[in-house]
Amino acid sequence: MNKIERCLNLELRKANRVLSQIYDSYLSSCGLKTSQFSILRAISFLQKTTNRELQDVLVIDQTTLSRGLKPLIRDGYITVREGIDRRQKELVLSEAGKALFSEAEGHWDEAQRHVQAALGDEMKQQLLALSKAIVKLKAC
Amino acid sequence: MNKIERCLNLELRKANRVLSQIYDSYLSSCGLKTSQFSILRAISFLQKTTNRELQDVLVIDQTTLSRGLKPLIRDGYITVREGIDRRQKELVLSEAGKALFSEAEGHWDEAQRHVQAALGDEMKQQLLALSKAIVKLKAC
DNA sequence: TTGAAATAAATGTATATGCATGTAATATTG
DNA sequence: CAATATTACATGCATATACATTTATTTCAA
Repeated sequence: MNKIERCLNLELRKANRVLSQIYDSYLSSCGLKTSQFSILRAISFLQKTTNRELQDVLVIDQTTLSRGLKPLIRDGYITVREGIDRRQKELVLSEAGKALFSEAEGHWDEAQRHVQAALGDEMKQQLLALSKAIVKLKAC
Repeated sequence: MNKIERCLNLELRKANRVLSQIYDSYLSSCGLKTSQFSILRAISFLQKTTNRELQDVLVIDQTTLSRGLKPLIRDGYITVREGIDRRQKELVLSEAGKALFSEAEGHWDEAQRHVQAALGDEMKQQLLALSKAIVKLKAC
């Protein structure tokens, strides 16, 4: 019965791959990946933001975010304006971006409810609490 | 108090990014990423395996794994042999691979213990159980 | 047996990820 | 005020991720 010790990181990565693929499958009909949806959702909520602010909200590296924004800007879903601080770039959803997000939100909601139903409420709460705890380990 | 509903996928992705960076920081001294370490560890445990078998163990897409193996093969840590079934390729650790894994295992263990201590035993068990439950949702 | 179906792995394409570094603009300090 | 430090964002590089497709091989069924 000498089972190998499970790597916490590998287990989480496996779960992450599976969960992302589930959400991706729900979002694929409107041509979005979950990462992109998360960006649109954050901007929609914040109304107006910057790369810098999104880094904190999405807990993502600046360079990763910078590249993740590119296809959304390229395809006209996010509009970039120069900020008061000219180092910054203000990000807002374009009309096309709002429309796309509106459409995608319904699919996201389906995915969210599917996963919630499958996991049950207790595990859902555990996922949220656990993720929060792990994020707090950042830069320790 | 009308907080936005948290996306389970985004929360897990954020946690995954943070946790992977922690493990990566421990492994960086021997030039490995956690994904690569996971591959070496799986092969070390299985002694001899194939791409196909690793897909199940690591819960990873065939094409992702195929590319993940490349640098490890290129750098001589994994040896590839033709299987009895000539569609398959047998994978084993080379001597250099065994040595590298042996070195990396110590760093992994430090990371694992660091995270365990930070999360506590209850959350550790929750992480394992929750990840298992999510992986079971695969292809639903 | 042979032709279709299934299986194992690789490749094309596109995004995701983050470290090291570069560039420009703002803030701080001597 | 000028030199320096800090901040915001982008880019070079390498790997991570997976869908669609291709190639080679094996299995299965007519």
